[in-house]
Amino acid sequence: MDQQRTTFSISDLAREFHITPRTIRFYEDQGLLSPRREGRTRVFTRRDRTRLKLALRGKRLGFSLVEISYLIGMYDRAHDKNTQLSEFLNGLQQRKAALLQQREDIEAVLQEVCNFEQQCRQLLLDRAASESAGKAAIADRPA
Amino acid sequence: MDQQRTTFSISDLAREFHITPRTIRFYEDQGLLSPRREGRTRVFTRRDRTRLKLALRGKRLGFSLVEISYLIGMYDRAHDKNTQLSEFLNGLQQRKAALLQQREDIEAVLQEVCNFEQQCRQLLLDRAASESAGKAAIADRPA
DNA sequence: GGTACCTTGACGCAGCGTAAGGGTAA
DNA sequence: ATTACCCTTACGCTGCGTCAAGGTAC
Repeated sequence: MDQQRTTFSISDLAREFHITPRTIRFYEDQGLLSPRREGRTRVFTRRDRTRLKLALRGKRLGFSLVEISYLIGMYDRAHDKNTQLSEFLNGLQQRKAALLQQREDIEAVLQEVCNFEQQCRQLLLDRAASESAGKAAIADRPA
Repeated sequence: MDQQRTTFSISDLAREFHITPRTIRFYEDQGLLSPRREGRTRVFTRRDRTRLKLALRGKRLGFSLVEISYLIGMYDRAHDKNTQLSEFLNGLQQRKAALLQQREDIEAVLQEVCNFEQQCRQLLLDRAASESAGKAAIADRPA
């Protein structure tokens, strides 16, 4: 819980977020992260860590790295009062719509998963039952 | 609605499931589908169509093609061992967890988006106000 | 002779995984 | 000398998209 540290090694972050160093290097390669160097070794700041966290969330949400890069850029610039706020607002609106849509999709898929699960459990139960019933089978009905 | 047909062309299926013929050929290549040929042309049966449907569902659930192939195989062989079914259930559990996580992520991001929106609107209002108020600024407080 | 299908290559891209080979610090 | 990190380079895999170049049916 000592997240009050100010710098992190590559494997610190890898461990924390359950990813490999390779992934982090790849993200740097793609411009999502830009840690400073001490010699050749990467040194990550809290800001880097935040960006990584945002990136991983973006991934879980199904965004591509390019999109993520754009979103994080927006996020950054939101704190920078000199850029165009209304443009940012526009982007937000679009994203919001997409997110709402996605939330619905997920709800639907979750439903599917649960249905499948139910079916499977039922199958297992049926089998257990017919096994313990020996030859006096109740039903020969598979799903 | 005349799904009572017995055979389908590649683009029939492509249209029906909103995918490209390329995808279908790829799935054949991976052993998920095995349509018969009439000359060189592929002819798909209802069974192929069902397998394709299952495959696409698997994809929506986040399974890889290899996993899907395995699952469909299981599904076909209705007389498989309970252990396999349990394995399947296991996979489902993992997927479910991922989806739940995703749902949380979306909720969080939506919250953030809304907050940002609020802040932005406020900032815009403040600016408009301080502009019309000339030098007598109300506050120098950004978000 | 269009056009509307079908076919088989084959290359391209994203997002990493996975060595290979080598340096550094305790 | 071993362990435990760090680095770069580079090829491999998945799941297709996207031409290219050509055949067949009306």
